[in-house]
Amino acid sequence: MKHYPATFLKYISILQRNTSRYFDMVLEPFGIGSGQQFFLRQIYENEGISMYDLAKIGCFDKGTVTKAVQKLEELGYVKILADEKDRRIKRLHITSAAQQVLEKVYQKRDLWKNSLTENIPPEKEKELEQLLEKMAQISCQELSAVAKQREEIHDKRRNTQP
Amino acid sequence: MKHYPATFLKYISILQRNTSRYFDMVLEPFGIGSGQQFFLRQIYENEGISMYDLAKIGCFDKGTVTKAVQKLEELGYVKILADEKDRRIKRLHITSAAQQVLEKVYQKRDLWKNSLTENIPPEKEKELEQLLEKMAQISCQELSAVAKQREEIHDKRRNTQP
DNA sequence: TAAAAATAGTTGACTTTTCAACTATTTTCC
DNA sequence: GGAAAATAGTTGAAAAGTCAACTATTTTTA
Repeated sequence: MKHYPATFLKYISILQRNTSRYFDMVLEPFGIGSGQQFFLRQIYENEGISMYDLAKIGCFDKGTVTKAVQKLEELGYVKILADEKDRRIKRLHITSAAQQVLEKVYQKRDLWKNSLTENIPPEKEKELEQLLEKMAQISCQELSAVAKQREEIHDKRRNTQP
Repeated sequence: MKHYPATFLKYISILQRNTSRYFDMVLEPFGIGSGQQFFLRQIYENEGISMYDLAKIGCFDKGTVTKAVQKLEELGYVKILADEKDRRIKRLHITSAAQQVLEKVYQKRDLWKNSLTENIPPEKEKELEQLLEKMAQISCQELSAVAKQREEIHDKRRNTQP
């Protein structure tokens, strides 16, 4: 077998796992973990956002959103209100109890990000961010394509082997 | 509260989650998922590597390594042999049954990586990879520092409140 | 050399995330 | 208007990863 060079995917994996661990450690005093901080920030920045849109923004499964938001509600950081026009939709709101936590979340996130980019010049960082954004976007499209292909194969099997 | 701009951390999160989902889909026929592909490749590229070194290479918890390797052994893709000089150490070896899977793992990994970087010029990609490598390295150091600090606080509490 | 500390690995409980199947509501279209 | 399809969200099972406490060796050190 030939020689296979490493790819940047390994570093993405390490960065993501360590970022989660970091948030788990520093947010522990507030009863939340890495799994809630993103959603808390998004609800704060988009008052009244729906669960569906929350999932779309972060390319999350809708089940993930339901569970994260349930936890935030139990802790009293988020209020869930049904949309009056379309009662399928649930709209999310930050409570006053969440203000403290939000400050901490942003503060710790910025500390972490600044540690990582300490020695990167601003224009390089900007470039990096744009490349990552583009790749993240492609990954969502690509994944949908692969999933769709798989689904079609499953359907075909179901039709030919009933 | 002031306005808080987004960071690249969000894109890292999306990229990592979608990469895992992709590997889960394409490796399903071989009985393995995203959680084993990295370890399978590393054992192939470092015949006889120990679990400890495997953890260090990918900045994984040692418990993660134990479980991933156990699964690979159950599937017959990896052999675990105790080191003769130091019997704490377990050395890992690829079996012939794993050759097929390894081909597929590398092939699918490269397809995925190429989709993501399609429109990035090679020198930009090289630069991106170096930045990510550096940041991943910092994240490991930084995390150790935060963990150590936390431990000291816990120890202090234990000593003053017995 | 014996006790203490360090090292390698395992285990069980827990969190986060996903998938697939489900309910409930709204929209489409015959 | 009503059946069918689409949309929004929920749920339970499963995977991956982590932590903390554990066992079994090996190394350090007093």
